[in-house]
Amino acid sequence: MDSFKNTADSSTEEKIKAAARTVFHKKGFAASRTRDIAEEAGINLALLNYYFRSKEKLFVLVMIETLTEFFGSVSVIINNPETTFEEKIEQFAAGYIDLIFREPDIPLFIMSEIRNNPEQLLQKVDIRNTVFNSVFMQQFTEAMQQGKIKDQNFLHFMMNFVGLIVFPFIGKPLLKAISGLTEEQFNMLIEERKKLIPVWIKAMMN
Amino acid sequence: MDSFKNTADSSTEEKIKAAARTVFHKKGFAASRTRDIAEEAGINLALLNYYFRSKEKLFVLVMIETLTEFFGSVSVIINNPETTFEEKIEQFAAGYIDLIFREPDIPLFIMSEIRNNPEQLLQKVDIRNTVFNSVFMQQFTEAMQQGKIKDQNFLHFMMNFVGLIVFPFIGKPLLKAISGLTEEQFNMLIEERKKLIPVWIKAMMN
DNA sequence: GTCTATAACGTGATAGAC
DNA sequence: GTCTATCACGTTATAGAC
Repeated sequence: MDSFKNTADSSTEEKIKAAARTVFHKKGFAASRTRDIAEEAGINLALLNYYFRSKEKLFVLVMIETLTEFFGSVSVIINNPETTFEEKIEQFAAGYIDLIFREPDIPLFIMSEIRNNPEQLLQKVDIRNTVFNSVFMQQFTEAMQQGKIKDQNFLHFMMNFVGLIVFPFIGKPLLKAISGLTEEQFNMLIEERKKLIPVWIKAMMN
Repeated sequence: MDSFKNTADSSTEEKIKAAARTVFHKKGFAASRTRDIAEEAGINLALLNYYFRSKEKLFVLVMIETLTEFFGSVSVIINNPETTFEEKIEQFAAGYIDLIFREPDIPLFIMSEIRNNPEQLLQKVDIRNTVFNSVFMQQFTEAMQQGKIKDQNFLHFMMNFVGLIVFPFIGKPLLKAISGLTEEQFNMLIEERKKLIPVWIKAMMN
């Protein structure tokens, strides 16, 4: 059993996968070249195919990991039975903004690639039950029945909520061009939104 | 002066440009092939290069037209001196949703391509002055000074407003996968938002 | 496992006949 | 102006030495 020689993290395989993440996230599948990924990983092009067989197989792997990470981290917050509806709103907003801060290319990446290949990519990760049947949705329904928030469609609510969080990252290049904001100013603006979004969302619900 | 033989609309040149719009909007620059565009236009590949010299030149042309159309139509609403701030909010929401309804691929297309090439693409269309120095922004500032709305950052306001309008179209593939919505149900939801977004936005401002 | 060299293929672009 | 045929090139993928 000499199976610990190339286990996980710093192995060549992981180096390539990490490089692929970076490149795919930034440029999308079609515009990414395997040469770029190999270079980013500091290895030879042939090695990439040795480990992953093809560009597409590598891409699907990255996509699954990205989706799992992205929706998995929500799932924890959204299905915590210990926190109230309002606490979830605050944790969701702050947690998600932090997550996207670390990898700001993810939202646009996911949206673009899913558009090109909806069924094939989404059936690999069960997103549906992460959101529906969540504790969060139950608490939303309860709050409505108890008259704590006004009658409204959960889908509208989620679109608004996620949109407020994610849209600035998707529109960032445009926003910077229009406003002349520096990177730091943009980051400060986003940081402010952690506190502001819960306030706005509550205002919209009443 | 026999200059009216191939003027504008139904000429071959226009057919190619229209096809290029469709294909580029749907797949982006990198994933679009000139062969696809030629086929969509019902002409031969060689003709595309005869009229437009290269894929990139054709793309830039399409991009400029798209940006001009997209931001030009806002400009009219946003700079109308005859309407109030509240009227502009309603017209902006309804008008923009109608526009995107007709060409739902545009938002994601613009965001993706601008990310890949911010400076080069944006300097061709002066978006900045469309939004800043607009009558809309002046009215926003006035309303704030008069205490009609609470103190807040215009950029936050615009991100929220545009996000509420545009995000559902960007997130559409994901939303449909998560919710199981049909195309018609999705359209109905969006139609509702024409009325709802102004209500929400006003609630957020107070 | 890792490399160099090269094959196989797809795509943008052009030559030249009509 | 429009087509067919073909070139030229970049990119993915593999063969084979080490």
